[in-house]
Amino acid sequence: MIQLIRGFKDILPEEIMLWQHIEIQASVLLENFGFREIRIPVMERTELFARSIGEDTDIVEKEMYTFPDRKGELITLRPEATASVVRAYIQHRMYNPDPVQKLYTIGPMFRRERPQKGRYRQFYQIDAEVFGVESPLIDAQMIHMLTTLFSRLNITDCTAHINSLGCPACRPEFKAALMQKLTDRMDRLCEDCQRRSVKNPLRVMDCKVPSCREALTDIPSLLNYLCPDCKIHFETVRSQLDTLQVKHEIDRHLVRGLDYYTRTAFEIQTGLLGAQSAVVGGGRYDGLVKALGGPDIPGIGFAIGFDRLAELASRSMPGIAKKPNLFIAALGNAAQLKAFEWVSQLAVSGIQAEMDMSNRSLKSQMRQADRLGSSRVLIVGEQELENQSAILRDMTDKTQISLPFEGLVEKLHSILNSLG
RNA sequence: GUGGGUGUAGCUCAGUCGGCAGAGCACCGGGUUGUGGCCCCGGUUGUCGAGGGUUCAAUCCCCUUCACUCACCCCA
Repeated sequence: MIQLIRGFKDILPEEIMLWQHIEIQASVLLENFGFREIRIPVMERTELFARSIGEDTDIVEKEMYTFPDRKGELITLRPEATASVVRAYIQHRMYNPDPVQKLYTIGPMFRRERPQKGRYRQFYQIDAEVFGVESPLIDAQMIHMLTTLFSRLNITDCTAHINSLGCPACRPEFKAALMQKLTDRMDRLCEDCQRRSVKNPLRVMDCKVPSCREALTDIPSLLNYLCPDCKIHFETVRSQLDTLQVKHEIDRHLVRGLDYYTRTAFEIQTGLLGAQSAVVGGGRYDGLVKALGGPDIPGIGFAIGFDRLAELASRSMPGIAKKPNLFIAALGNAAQLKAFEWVSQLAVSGIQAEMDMSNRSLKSQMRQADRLGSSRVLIVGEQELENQSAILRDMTDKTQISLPFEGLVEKLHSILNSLG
């Protein structure tokens, strides 16, 4: 048997109802907030990701599906969506005439990591980006939008964490101070942190190894190093979250892995997904559009882990199944042909009807109807053919009425529609 | 990339200290020659994850490999 690729998965029909539900809730909400959908390709030139995500990140260094196409050009299966959305924004000059654009997209991403709970090599994200808004109000609005989505999906046990990463004006100073501490304490840091100290010192702050945390209890807080502009920005985000009554925590350890983030960084975290605590990650990236060759326009965005969100949502919303409106049980060939006709006509008119095509006993057809959850069964056999009228059984209260063949489909249509 | 756990029927899992492969659920049929759920009776289902080795004999022991799973790393 040929099995699917490691870390990939099928989303089966039983799960799809939930996925569609989430997708609808998310897109309705996003559109109410002024976002428009954009669809972008799943592959891009490798260079796009290398330049936007950062050469030294784990994603670019070892997690991307990169290969040469037939002409030898390096292309990559997208590991995230932001880079592509920014590319599209620039390429189609969407900033002209109005730099403000709110875009969202839903689709699969690919990273070649070792799979585990809540982590797949092909996974789905709901991604939203806002370009051209420098105001911190948009930061607060996006976080508010997310918590609203979560509550609409009946997801609790999640917390919004926020932090500020500063900007090119103030981060270097902080980085220098941090490096100083790290160098002093190098011998007390774990191996990973020693490596990180050089490559990406900010990441040392969210190390979970107890000895590292202990060694660094007195590291400087980035929040104390923020320049006046960043400080005001962050405080406005906080106060507006309070205004909107969005519960959130300041998390000084929150550092996003991708190079392009500036100022506000946020995550929505849960304790219900094993080691994968982040369900949403996002933040501001004021320099990215310019870095990718566009005008100097600020941006902010987030990515929701769809698989993780679905996992959480399924706990409060188990098993939504689609049931047929009607099952037609037919006995004998002539009756079966009648049923066949009716099923097709009903389907065309918007009613989901089911039938058995293998000419089984009435008992087994009734059993099948029951299993499918059909609330009504139309029975047609030799007697009914003689009388030219079929029996409609209500499976809940077991009552049966007789319906003449003449005008049957119309009649069923009105009966079943009035049931809702 | 590193480490732990698990692979037996469609599903959940027993089992054999090496000797013909099991249960529950599900499915199919019957009890009711044309009426579902509950009940009763009967039936189908397996390369015992794959390959190799040891053995008279391997699902069981050994090696290899693949997959799943959890954790580290990292992230959604």
